[in-house]
Amino acid sequence: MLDRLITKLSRRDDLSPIEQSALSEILGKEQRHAAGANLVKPGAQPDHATLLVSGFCGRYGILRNGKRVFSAIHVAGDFIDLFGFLIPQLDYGVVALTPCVTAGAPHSKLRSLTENHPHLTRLLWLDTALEGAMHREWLLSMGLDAVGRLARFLCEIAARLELVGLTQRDSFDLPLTQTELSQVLGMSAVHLSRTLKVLRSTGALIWRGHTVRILDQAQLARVGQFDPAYLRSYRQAV
Amino acid sequence: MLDRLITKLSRRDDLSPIEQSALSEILGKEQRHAAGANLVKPGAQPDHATLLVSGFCGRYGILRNGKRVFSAIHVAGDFIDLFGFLIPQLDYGVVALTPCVTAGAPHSKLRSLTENHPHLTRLLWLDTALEGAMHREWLLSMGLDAVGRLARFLCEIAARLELVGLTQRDSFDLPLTQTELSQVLGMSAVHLSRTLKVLRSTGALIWRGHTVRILDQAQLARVGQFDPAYLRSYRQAV
DNA sequence: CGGTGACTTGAGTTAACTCAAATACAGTGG
DNA sequence: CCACTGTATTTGAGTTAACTCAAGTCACCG
Repeated sequence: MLDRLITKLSRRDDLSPIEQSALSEILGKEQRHAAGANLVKPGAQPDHATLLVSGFCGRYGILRNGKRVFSAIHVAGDFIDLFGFLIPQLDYGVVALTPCVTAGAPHSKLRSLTENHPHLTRLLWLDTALEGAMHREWLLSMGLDAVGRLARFLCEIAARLELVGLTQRDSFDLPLTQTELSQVLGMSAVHLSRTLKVLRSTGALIWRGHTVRILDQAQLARVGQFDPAYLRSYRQAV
Repeated sequence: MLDRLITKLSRRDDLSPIEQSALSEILGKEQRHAAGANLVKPGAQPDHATLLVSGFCGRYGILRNGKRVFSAIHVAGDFIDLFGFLIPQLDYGVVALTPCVTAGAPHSKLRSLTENHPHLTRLLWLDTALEGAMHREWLLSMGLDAVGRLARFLCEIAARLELVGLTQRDSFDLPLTQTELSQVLGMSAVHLSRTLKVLRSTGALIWRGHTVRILDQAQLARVGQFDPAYLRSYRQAV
């Protein structure tokens, strides 16, 4: 249940056995959700944080015209509302994009974890900080054209899946519909379809069903102006 | 020096005298910077966090074509790189948009603060979380048209200035050039000028020199679909 | 094998862009 | 106090990337 999270955190800094067990102790039973389920209702006031154990889900906001905009995509090992114990009401909703398994961590236990495990606290704070860095990269990518934005997103999600061991050599599973992806990238679904066609025609990737295969990583990174540094997938003293 | 920060944090949760003095002890001497100075060089590896004591500055990234994109605007009382002690290298630069005064807090002292002051640690973590919430709001606003984005930004900055006591009744000082503001909103400077004209013509605001006067707050909030809830400017137990 | 959702393509529209020029404005030195 | 200079803002005119609506194709599932 904790595997992906531990993998991710351990890539950043050493996790002691005590810290690992402290983490596992705060997590409750696994829960299953169908695709389309609201893991977090917009504006919810949860009493626990939620770890995504498997599946894909997306953070979103809704505009008055009904448009849905995704501000983050979560993969296994991500907390979808970690800082909820600091904020009484969340500013977004989270929807399951595939069938998902989650595990909850009561806010009360998270709070006492911050009292007793300063190093682990810093590591979790770091997670919030990296989330911010991803948001900033998304903001930055708004200055790119549609092809660049798409390339950039694919580079990021590939790097993040790699970080938790969910890639095979040059391909990975990305179970988003084009409509959903268009809401991630801030463009219409029609335009995304055309943009994807352009990127496919350059030979940079193959996308069949829900499997993406990167044929030319370097080209994709160049077009998307992607530099993985902000994901901090390396050891550091926190 | 700490006034604005204390004001802001105290609106969120009680700060004990001990915590206030712990904060003031980690801050070094004030430093002055001219407008245009790089408070944080892109990709810097600082050994201290920087509190903005007065002035305005902006976080930015640069695209390959030379375009500058702002991912945040900072006002007095904001840390511009608080989580830098968790991340060895920052993913952005910060430029002074006006003459600025800053004070530094060594990472070593911040780290020991997390060892000894769990409640204050949570309050600072909350600051990082709220920064993320602002990023998400900016992402969401990318789904609006130019008029909406501008209205939204003005509502946010007004609310944040109010939070640290930098507004007068219905007006405030906003020393950004249109070129800079266009880089915040992700549009060309020419288009921003036209957009501003539209908003002025509706009678929602007056913008002369560097002073903005909001005449119709309700209209501005409606056009920008602004809900200040995410700024969390109210008391809560952290 | 028919239906449903996902994707693609076509065609016309529009919001935002670029380049270029004109105007306003602020600060400086005479 | 005024002319001069450089920056900031505004306006004009033509271009383009991305949009919408609509129709068609594809693929999978019951």
